[in-house]
Amino acid sequence: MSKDIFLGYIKKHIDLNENEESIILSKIKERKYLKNQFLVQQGDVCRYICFIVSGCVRSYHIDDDGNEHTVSFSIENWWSSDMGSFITQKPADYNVECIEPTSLIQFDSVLMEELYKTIPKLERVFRIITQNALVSAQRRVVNTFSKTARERFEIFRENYPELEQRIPQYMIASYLGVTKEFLSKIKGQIARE
Amino acid sequence: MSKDIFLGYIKKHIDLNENEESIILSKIKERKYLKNQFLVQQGDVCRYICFIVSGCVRSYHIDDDGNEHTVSFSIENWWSSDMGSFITQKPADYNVECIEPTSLIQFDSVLMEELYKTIPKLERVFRIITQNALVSAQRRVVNTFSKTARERFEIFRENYPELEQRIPQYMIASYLGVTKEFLSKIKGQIARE
DNA sequence: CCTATTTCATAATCTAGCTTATTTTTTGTT
DNA sequence: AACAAAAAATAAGCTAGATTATGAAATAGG
Repeated sequence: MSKDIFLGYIKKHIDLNENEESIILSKIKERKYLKNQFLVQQGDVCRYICFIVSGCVRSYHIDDDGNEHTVSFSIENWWSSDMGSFITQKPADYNVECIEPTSLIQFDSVLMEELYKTIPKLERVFRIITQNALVSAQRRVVNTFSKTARERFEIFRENYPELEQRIPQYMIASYLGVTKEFLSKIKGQIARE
Repeated sequence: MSKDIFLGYIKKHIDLNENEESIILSKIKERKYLKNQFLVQQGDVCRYICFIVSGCVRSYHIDDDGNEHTVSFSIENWWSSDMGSFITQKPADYNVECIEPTSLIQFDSVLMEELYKTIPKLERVFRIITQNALVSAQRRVVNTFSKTARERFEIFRENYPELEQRIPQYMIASYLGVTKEFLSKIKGQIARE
C-alpha cells in the first residue's frame, strides 16, 4: 500500500525503529489527483512537498512571452514541489501539474518541521536527496551550454527511457529548451539515419 | 579569526552549545591557496568540501571541444566543491580553481560524517543550504531558456554587483553561456544607451 | 462511431549568438 | 620603465535553432 512504499523509500536512506515508523504512518495520508489538476499554480504560495506514489507530475514556468519551460518531471518514488516557494512562502515560480492520474503523499511545512523535530534523522534523508538533485541541476546547466539540442535529447532518452513514452513531445521540447518544431526536426533526422 | 567566521555562519542556521562549538573548533583548520591553484581538477576525485573564508573560487567544466563552462563562483561565506564527485568519489566533472588568493576551511568526507554523527543538527544546516542552492540552480536553467543573453547578464549584475569587478569578463561570459565576444558586444550596446 | 481538439510533422524564412580575425587595452614580470 | 602576456573590443560572415504556417495523425469526449 502507498504508505509502505513511502516507508520503504525512507528506509533506503536511514534505519527506522518501530516507533519512528508508526509516527510517520500516523502522520501521512495518500491523496489522489486527476490528470491536468494542479498541485501548485504559478503565483500561488506552494503549501506542500509531495512524494509521488504513482503517476507523473510536471513543474514548469510560464515566462512573460507565454512560453512554457519545464523544470522537471516527477514520477513514482520521487518528489515534487515548488521548493523555493515552499521554503520562503512566497508566490510560486512554477506550475506543478499532473500529466497522469497521480497518487501522492503531501507534507505541509508544519508537518515537515514536526517530523524533522521528532525524527531528526529525516534531515539527513532530505539533505542527501537535495544534494543529488543539485548535482543533476548543475549538470543540466552545463549540458545546456555545452551540448547541442540533439545531444541533450539523446542524453534525456538515455537517462529517462521510460519517460519519452509517457510524456507529450512538446513537453519534452520545453524541458530540453527547444521549440516543439525543432525537436520534431531532430527526431526526423535521427529516424532517417 | 577565520574559525570564528565559520562558527558565526553555522550559528545563523542552528544554535550550538559550548561543547559543540569546541568540537567544531578542534576539528577544523584554515588553509590558504594562491591565485590559480586548484582545489580539484576535472578527472580527479574531489576530496573536500570547502568553506570560503576569503577570496574567490570558480568551478568550471571543460567540454570535449575545449570550451570552459562556469558552474559557479564562490566567495566569502559560501561553499565550494565538486559535490557530485565528493558524494560518489568518482572523477570530478569540474575544475575548482582559485581566481584570487583564497583562505578556506576544508572538510573531507570522513570529517563530514564524523561531524554529522556527533552534531546531527549539522545535517539541517546542509539540508537548508543545499535546498537554497537547488532553487537557484533551477532558476538558472529556466532563465537560460527564457531570457536573452543580455537579460541574463543584467540579472547577474543585479544579483552579484560586487562580482563583476572581481572576475575577468571572459569568465562571466562562460557563466552566462555566451562567448566572450558576444558579452563584449552586449556591454557595448548597454554603454551606448 | 464521429467530431473536435491536441499533438506531431514538415518546410521556408529569419535572427540571436557563434566563429574567425584583427586591434587595442590592461595586467603582470624582470 | 619596458616588455610580454593576458584580456577586452570590434567587426564581418556564418549556423543552430526560432518563428510562422500548413497539413496530417492521433486522442478524447459525447
